[in-house]
Amino acid sequence: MLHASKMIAVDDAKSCMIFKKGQIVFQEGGNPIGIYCINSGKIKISHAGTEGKDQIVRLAKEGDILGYRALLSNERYNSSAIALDDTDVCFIPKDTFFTVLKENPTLSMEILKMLSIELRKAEQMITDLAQKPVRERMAEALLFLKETYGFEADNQTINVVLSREDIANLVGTATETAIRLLSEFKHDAIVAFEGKKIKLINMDKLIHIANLYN
Amino acid sequence: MLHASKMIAVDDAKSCMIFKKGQIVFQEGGNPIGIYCINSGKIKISHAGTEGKDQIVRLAKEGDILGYRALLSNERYNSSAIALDDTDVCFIPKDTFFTVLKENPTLSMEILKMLSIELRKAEQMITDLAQKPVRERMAEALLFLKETYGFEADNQTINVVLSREDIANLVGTATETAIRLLSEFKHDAIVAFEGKKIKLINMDKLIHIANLYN
DNA sequence: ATTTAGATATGACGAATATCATTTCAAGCA
DNA sequence: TGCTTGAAATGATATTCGTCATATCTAAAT
Repeated sequence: MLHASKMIAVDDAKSCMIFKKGQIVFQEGGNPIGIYCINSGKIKISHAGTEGKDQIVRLAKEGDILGYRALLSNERYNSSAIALDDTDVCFIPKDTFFTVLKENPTLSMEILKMLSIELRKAEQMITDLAQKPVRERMAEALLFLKETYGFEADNQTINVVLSREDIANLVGTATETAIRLLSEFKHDAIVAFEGKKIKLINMDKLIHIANLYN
Repeated sequence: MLHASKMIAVDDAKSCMIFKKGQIVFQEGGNPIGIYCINSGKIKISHAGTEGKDQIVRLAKEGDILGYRALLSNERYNSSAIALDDTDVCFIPKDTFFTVLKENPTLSMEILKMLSIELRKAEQMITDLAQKPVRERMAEALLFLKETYGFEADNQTINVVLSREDIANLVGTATETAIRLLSEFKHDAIVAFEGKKIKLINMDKLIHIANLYN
């Protein structure tokens, strides 16, 4: 995606770094100093809500770019990015980013498109949160995790490790409710647990519960 | 805002039109053919959810631009735009928009910024919907309406007419619940109704209920 | 003035979901 | 091995909120 428009200036200025699982890439309220491209690994982007509870607003993977929203609007970070895995990112400083952006209409078109797509997804999430019951949203979230991170070799196990709390913060519900729903799905042979990972046993049923396409 | 970067090409190609209250500016699922700049009036942008219930994802006023998200991502409209008032918009065709966009880095920076700000707001809304009870969201929505459309000359009456259903679709709740909460606020002398309009009698209390700043 | 239709309002009720408390489990560490 | 700690699971309960039913109001049309 963005590789096509990478430029020499970027190659010179970029620097790579590793974030260990659990480490903070950037923090809500902080001043953005550049953008991050994920070479490998997984990152959750979450926004702090009431009483310390987080809401996961995005999940990023290899090839994704982070931190450009705050840079473009000239605001502080509105959300925090935390590594879900040991993650390899390359950092492009603010100045370099803006220089390349000005000289490269293709890049700016790509970012316009990325933002537009993210905005559509955000609006979909708003509608889901406002209208769908938790059960449907949980099913949708599991399918979303599969879309984002894919299956492992067995074609069933979702290739990401999230705590129950993370899953709850993605679905937008209490941790206990998330646990209960997952237990129910397990009981109904829709999912199975293998260590910290989740297997999707019956995708059709999950799609049906998610109540998509309406 | 965007006036600064208007160009001759735009002036040539643009055409103005009036939408009467209730008329559709563009419709979810349709193919975008250009963007709309609001000269005067008010427009709601809503996304259809489950069982015909809409979610208002944005409220636009004089000076705002609509319809560029779908254009930039090359998708169909994800939401519908409906005039809340008799509204005067000027239309800029797709080709003109893209031509100007390519030749004008300033414009593209402005749109990048607009999208970024909208995305931040969307993420805030996601967090609120996931975490705040309806009562807090209703208070927040009333303050938001005041921010967006301002007060009338009396410095109390919010300068927009919305049905109870619209308000419910903005807050993300059932119409009856919205009505009940508004009645409660009225009873507590926080708001008052004047015809179809809402007065904010006690902003401090409203801000307190909204539970902002946390 | 009367009728009508749609919006607003209110009540009764049940279902969905959060909260609080307690228990079980799993992983790392002494 | 047992200990410790945080995560996961489960139960009991309270609350919020949506749904359905019905009533009232308002404004337009006859």
